[in-house]
Amino acid sequence: MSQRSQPDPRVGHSRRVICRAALEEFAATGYAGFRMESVAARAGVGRSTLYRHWSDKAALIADALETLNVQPNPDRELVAGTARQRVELLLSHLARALSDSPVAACIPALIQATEHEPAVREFFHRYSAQRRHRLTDAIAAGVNDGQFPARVDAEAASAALSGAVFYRRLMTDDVADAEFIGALLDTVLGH
Amino acid sequence: MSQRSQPDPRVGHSRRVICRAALEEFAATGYAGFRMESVAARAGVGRSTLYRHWSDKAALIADALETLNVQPNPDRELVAGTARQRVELLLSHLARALSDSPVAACIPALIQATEHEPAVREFFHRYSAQRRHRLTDAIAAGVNDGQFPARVDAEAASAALSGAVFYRRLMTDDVADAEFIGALLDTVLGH
Amino acid sequence: MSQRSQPDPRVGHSRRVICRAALEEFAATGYAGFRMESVAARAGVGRSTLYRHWSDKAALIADALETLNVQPNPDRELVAGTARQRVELLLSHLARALSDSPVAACIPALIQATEHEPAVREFFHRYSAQRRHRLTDAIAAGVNDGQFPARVDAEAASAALSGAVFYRRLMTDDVADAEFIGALLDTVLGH
Amino acid sequence: MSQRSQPDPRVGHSRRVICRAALEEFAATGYAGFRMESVAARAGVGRSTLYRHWSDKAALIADALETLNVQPNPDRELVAGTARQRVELLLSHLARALSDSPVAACIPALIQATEHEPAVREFFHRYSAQRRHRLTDAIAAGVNDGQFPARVDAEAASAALSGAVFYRRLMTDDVADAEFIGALLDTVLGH
DNA sequence: CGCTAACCGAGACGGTACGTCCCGTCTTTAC
DNA sequence: GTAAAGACGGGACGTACCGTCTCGGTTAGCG
Repeated sequence: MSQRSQPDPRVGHSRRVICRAALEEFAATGYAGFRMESVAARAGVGRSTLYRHWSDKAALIADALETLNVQPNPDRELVAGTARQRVELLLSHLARALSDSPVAACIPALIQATEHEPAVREFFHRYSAQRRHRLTDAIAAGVNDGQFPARVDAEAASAALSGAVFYRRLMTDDVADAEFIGALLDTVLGH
Repeated sequence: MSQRSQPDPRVGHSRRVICRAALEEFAATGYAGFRMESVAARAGVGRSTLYRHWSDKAALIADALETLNVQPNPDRELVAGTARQRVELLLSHLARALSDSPVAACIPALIQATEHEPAVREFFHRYSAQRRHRLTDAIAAGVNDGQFPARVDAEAASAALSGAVFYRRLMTDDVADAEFIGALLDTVLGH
Repeated sequence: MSQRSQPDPRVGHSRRVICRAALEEFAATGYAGFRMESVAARAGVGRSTLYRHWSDKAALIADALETLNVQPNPDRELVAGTARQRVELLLSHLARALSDSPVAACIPALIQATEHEPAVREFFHRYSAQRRHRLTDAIAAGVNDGQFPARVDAEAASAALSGAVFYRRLMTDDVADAEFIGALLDTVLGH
Repeated sequence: MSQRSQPDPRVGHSRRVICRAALEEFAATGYAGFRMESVAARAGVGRSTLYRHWSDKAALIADALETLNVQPNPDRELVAGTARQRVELLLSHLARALSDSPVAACIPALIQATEHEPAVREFFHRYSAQRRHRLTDAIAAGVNDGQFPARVDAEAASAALSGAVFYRRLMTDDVADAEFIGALLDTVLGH
């Protein structure tokens, strides 16, 4: 447990500010436009410091994205309300995350990087699975206690609902607003 | 109707082989890894010929993608069968396109490029809309003649179905096989 | 003797206007800056016409320079006057040619090209020899009839006089004016 | 005296080897054929290193030529001997420099570049002036102490002598050998 | 007077060098 | 002893010309 030598506090600080800067850069310019020099400038750090902590561009990006995967909200409030309310809340969260959050701007870049960067794929699919499982669980609970019709397959439904929100975000110029989510829930989970 | 002045036949040939090569390159390496030199080599063409016809990398990619947007199959067979069969056919086509076609490998790159390249976005959203509308129409017809339940909103349902197939392709390691599509149809369009 | 077919007058015209344009270009930009495209534009001619008549840039330049080598003035007037006047006239001509004539601007380019283009060297040395021989003859005549001192070697003197004028033109910022030529003649040919 | 901040020793080394390589290239191919890539290869250096230190081809050439302008020999031996011996020595040096030295091969290229490159002109005229002044001084001294005839104008004579040697080198196929220099001295400086 | 052959312009093509930008490595100096 | 500064080799970019080529359209001069 005991470290041979106290880790230099500057190292931790560097890594933090650089990761933050890397995410900004990733969101701003995507994988193609990502410049190490820009990251260093954003972080107010020398370019060589980047390479001291990460072997190359791909490693920095992958590591920076990993820091996104902190899910501080266990959504305890979800225990209350109807099954539909819980699902609606989860979907709204997703829709909002795809519009606002720092993650949002990274999603398209992530999808692209996923194709050629195994480390990114592993992260992104794991990240998606976490989100999706909470939705699947909520749906399954609703089916079990009869709030949702029996025809509903929880897996298929959560893919359909999540997919629809992603679809709106990525393949259309429209946004997934409350109205859209309402129609979606009626269609997929309605009686 | 009258051709102003016979265009040089070499131009047409060059543009064709280069577009083909550009799509291969785009699919193989994505937007970030796309190298003009590789395209020229794939096409068996001088590098300068690329710049003679397109001002830069972005213009070539956008134009090459445009050539994807040829939809030769009017899907005449869709007139027969039940509404569910027609929808299932469309979804299967989509799932297959996302696995096999030359388009498939471009989709992640397209999604990424869509964020920063207006020309790519315009193309990709238009392309998606064409696909989606055929699905929406099929669903709406099924709702109208009572084959699908009245709760189904055609727009929401087509986003849910298309989205689910995309979701499987992009955010998971699973594939959208027939079984998945069956469960999906039961859930979204079932009685 | 009889030509198979009358030479096309267009060819002669093209060659003439192109040579003229090539000389302008050569004088204006030198060997390094010489652009075939500029020559074609100056001549109001298609770029391919240049290559139809000359194999490449070097051939065109060499040929165009050759057209400079027309010496229409047999300088008959030189028979009159003293030997010194005749030499002074020849030197003044040279000095003026190095300032004004179309040749003038080509000289530095010629000197450079001479190093690597045998065809240019052959032309330039022949051209220089013609000029020099007339000067040498005038000096030798002056030595023979006692107008110039016996110490004067006609060859050396003509190289010294011509060389001095070239030297002024090429290696200094001064010009070879009448005063300079006077001092030169006093020094080299004076008693 | 105090060095502001120790310069990186690699910079000095790079500049040196590159200048050396540039002179070789300039002498070998002249201004027109000068290739940055060849210089980099000769110097065993990356192409980008050239552009890191000089903005472009012209700047590198001008700077490299400047390094030629080191005149290590104060010619102390010139104090001894007759005026004619001193002048003969200077002329022989010039003739030899125009045949052998690294400078020699650059002269034609310099003359050409002088026409269009102010930086090169400034250097070349300054360089020539230095050489010429030493000759002028030696001649003037000879005239003053009566070793050379009074008709000799030192300026004109030095231009005539230097010019003759250049003339032989540039405008003829002959070389300025000892015999030629002897005849030249007899003619220009003889009694 | 009309045919045919040549010349011509326009410009696509494969190349090559340019000068720029960025990568990932490295060395040097300063704090 | 770590970090900044930045030189270095490498490689892709987009530009500018080169010399070759393939096109039609015009034009000269012979039949």
